[in-house]
Amino acid sequence: MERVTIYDVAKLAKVSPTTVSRALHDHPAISKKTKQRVRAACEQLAYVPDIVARGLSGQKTHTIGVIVTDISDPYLSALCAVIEQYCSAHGYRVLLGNTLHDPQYELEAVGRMLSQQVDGLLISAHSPQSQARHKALIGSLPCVYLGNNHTPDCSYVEVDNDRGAYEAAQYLYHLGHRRIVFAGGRVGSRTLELRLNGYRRSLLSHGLIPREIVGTEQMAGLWQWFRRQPAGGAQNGRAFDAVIAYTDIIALNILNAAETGGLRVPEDFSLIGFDDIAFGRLRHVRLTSVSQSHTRTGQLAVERLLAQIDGRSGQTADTLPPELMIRDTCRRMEDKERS
Amino acid sequence: MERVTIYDVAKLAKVSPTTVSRALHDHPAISKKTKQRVRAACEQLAYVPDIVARGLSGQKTHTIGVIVTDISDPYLSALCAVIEQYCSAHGYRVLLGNTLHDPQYELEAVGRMLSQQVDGLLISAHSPQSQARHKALIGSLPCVYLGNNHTPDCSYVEVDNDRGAYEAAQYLYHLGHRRIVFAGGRVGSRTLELRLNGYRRSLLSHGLIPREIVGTEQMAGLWQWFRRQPAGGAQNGRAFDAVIAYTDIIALNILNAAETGGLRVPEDFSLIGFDDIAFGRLRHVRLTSVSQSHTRTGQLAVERLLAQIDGRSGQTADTLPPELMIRDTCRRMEDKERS
DNA sequence: CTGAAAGCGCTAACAT
DNA sequence: ATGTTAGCGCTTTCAG
Repeated sequence: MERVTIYDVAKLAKVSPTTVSRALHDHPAISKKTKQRVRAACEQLAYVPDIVARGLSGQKTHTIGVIVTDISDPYLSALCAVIEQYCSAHGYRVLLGNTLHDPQYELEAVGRMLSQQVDGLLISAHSPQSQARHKALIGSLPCVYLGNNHTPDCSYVEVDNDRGAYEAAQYLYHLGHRRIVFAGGRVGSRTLELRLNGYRRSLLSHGLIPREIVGTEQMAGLWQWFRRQPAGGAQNGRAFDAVIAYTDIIALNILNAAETGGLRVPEDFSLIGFDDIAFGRLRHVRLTSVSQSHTRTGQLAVERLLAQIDGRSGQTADTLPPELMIRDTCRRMEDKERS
Repeated sequence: MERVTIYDVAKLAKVSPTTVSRALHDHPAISKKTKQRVRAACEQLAYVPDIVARGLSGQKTHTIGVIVTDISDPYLSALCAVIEQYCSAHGYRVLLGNTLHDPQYELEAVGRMLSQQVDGLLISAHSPQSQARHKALIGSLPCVYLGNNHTPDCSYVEVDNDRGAYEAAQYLYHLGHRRIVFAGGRVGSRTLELRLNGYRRSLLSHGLIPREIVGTEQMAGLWQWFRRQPAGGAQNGRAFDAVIAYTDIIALNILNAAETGGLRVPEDFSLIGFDDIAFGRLRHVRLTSVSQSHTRTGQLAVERLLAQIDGRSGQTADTLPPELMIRDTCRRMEDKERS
């Protein structure tokens, strides 16, 4: 089965390749009849235009690159699904790149995308530092960053995570919690910084002392601590009565560890996560979570990117509001319980 | 910032473009010195080869297309992550296509991949029927199917789902269950057929009557039924004492619905899912599940595909064994409970 | 060991 | 309204 080219179609339709090309692109200066004839010829030969050649010749490959830290993360995979859907609705294909949270891979992924001549890039970066490293590479290629891990001077669609964390902490405060800890997150991530900021702001405004358990080592300590809990969940002297987890995944792990150690949620402590992943909604979990709507984020990011690609817009900065999804992992403290 | 081409490098290194191309490909007939010079020039100009042009000229785009029904499905996103990782380790990029379980989209996705000149395809098809529809389009392009939804005459990496379901049913039988129902699945899927087969084989071998709740309508009935359960979980007269769910997701939903309706698992009935997704391992759930190792499936599929692309092999057929991951959603029936 | 030239399939001036 | 021609950036014969 030989590759059928635009020349074959041209020959069959008795027109020039140019006409075929124009007919396929619905050029206004081509008569209805010719278009029909060309289309018929295409059908007959089962002609499929070669996007690669088209990309080399014209300037567009109709491909956009999506680089994320981990496609198997529920939030990111949901986001990718939305992105893919919108892109393909607009005639764009999606090239996927996973960085596994490695800045070096991220740099390489950007390079590969560029050499693939993508028309634009959607990147959920590891950190502002890693973003700064590939910024020059990307140059003026349309690019929209997903999330908070970017330097100020670029296009992005992010969620106000400072506010998200602030509202989570406020919510816990108003429920009567006074020993609220923040757990999880990778140092260097601006998402983490923002969440910590919001958390601190809330606590300090009430005269409370922020307590942060961040980074793998400290988290390891936390898991150990949970394991040492006596079954039955001792009420006394625990260092916290509420936890804000960096992500739902971490929240779920905390839930897991806590209950393994004999602690119950929300009886022994309240718990809030981030991302509002699908599994948090299950009745076993009913995890209260700060949502960063992947639907709106994905849709808006694609919209902004395509606008840039089409030259319809320049740099854009969108900060979406977070939404606290209240479920069952937080409870109101009795007055007498307060310390 | 102008696009730097192989000619620019050639000029700087004072050699011909041909030599640059050869040096970059580590052609044996190029002297060490020239290679060094060329590499230096590349560095200096920050030259990035244009894969698109390379694809047009040579025959390879170093891109493989991955088409799945739903990237946000935990099993598939985990599988994609593995695939992406292996591909990029071998210098291949991954083009992603989501079909949202629509055979028409699937057909279009295949067409788009072809026009993108992918070197090979990895497809998790909707059904053998949909696969048959795009078979001709793909022609002799290297392609490996993921899962069971393919016709016999093609390359694939699948899991023995007949055996998986059989073993699940056997396990329940040996635990003392006699009213085992199978729930969930889309009619037309061969994965479903295989699972049903295994399930039936086990039940019939024990003289039990298979009971299958399949398709959206019947499932809707099931959800309603759960909703009507009196809280407290009536023990008497329930039509089943164990459920094999088509996927973990469905199992989780069943768990959800059941407990909402006042039934407990495994006290009121045992439950087994398929796919062994990460969330099933959480302590709240501890879902017993038939695993189709995404790691091995993904790795093997990429291996087989690359072998085909490199002409190292022809059609391959791999059927991996399933593995029953025993957790906490099944219990042994007391003798007196048996009906 | 290295270079010149032809083309991969398509599009976009520039004709007509 | 349609055709001619010249590339896009790279690889690959075929000649040195």
